[in-house]
Amino acid sequence: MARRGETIELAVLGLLHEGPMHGYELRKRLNLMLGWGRLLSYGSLYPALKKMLRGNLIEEVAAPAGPVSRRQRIVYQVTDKGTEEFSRLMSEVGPAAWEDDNFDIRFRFFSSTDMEIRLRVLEGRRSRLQERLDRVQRELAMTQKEVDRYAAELQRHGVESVEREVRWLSDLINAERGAQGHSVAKPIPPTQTPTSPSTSQ
Amino acid sequence: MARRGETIELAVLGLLHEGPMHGYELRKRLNLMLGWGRLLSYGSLYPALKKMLRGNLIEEVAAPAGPVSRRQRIVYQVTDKGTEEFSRLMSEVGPAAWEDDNFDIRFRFFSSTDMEIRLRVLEGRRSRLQERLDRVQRELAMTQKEVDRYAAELQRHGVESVEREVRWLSDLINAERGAQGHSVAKPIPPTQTPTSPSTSQ
DNA sequence: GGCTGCATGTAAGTCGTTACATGATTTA
DNA sequence: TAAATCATGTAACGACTTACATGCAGCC
Repeated sequence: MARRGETIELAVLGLLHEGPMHGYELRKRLNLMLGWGRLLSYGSLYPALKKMLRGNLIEEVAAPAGPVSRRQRIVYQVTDKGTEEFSRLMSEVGPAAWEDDNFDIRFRFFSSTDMEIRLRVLEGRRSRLQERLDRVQRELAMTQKEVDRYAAELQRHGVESVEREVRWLSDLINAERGAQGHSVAKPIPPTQTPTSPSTSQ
Repeated sequence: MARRGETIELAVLGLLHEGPMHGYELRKRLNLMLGWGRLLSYGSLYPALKKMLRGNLIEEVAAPAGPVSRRQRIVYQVTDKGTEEFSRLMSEVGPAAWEDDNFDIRFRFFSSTDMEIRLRVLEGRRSRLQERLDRVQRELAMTQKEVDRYAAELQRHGVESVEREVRWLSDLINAERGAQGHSVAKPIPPTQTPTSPSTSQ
């Protein structure tokens, strides 16, 4: 996973750009976005917030809006330095940016960057997946002799999933390219129903 | 990720049941199977092998087959105790078993267990994914007011991917159920082309 | 003769989880 | 008033990665 520390920082900065928030709330949102699996623990989040406070990336909000409900809680907001750092991190389009978690976070905050960056991240991600696919299929061809049926099925399913993801990325890339001109708005055509009505348990 | 240590142990034991191997080879295969992302490093594998040696789960093979090419390498094979441990781990059908990596490994070695276990793992995995889906969609309904287009697209794609996986699991479960009688063979109907011809970069 | 790939290992450090500890507030 | 949830934090621990160190073997 490498360097999720930076991932958390980026995510926190991004969320706080959507409005001041306290730690508990941040954790909930964080788990919702990178939540397709592991949960982020307090033991991770709070130290990270402390660190960001020390680095002046975020600061505590003076007066909490409501005069009632004076619960013990610390609301944070980004500082100017934090905004700078956020932009810097978002424009870092190296290999680290196409890693699973890092990619998701960047994508989530794509509205905050311009099209050039978006395209580079999207394309980088796509070629990384493509490489994975090629590598696996190459090695698969070598080993394929006596394959276990379950092993084979797992491979098949894995390859298929990645292929779908590649197509998804290609669609997004085309959408970005098609939106030439306005470099920060409406890049995504309605791909499907906004609220999927399936998942009837 | 929690407890990948056990995952590695299980994977190594499983692979060694398919024949003796040395560390380097193990790593290659391991990366191929759980390789949809992070690579397992030597700093992880070798200490794990040492630990398994100490625990008498595996042992060094005396004479390497070929009389030529006497390269420095240590070939391992499972002991009886290792086989026992492998069976034990494979029949552990708790929440840990439906975690991403753990599930993949177990599935990969499904041929080594009986149908009862397979079904429990498959069903556990499915209901875990279902829960994730429900939780996200419930919370999504609450937050959905002013959603960022990219954030929305990410959610949509995520939900769709998990839904596909649920369908995949359901198919597998039906296949297992349909194969009543022979509890260890031919559970999977040919779902598609064995070697997918796509992926023309 | 040098580069690349095979092969094994260790040490240090990072990152994050688990478990613990505490307490306020809302709801049944 | 008890239980659930909100809310913040720390200490200990574990797992894995990075970087380092070493050396053989095959190929150009």
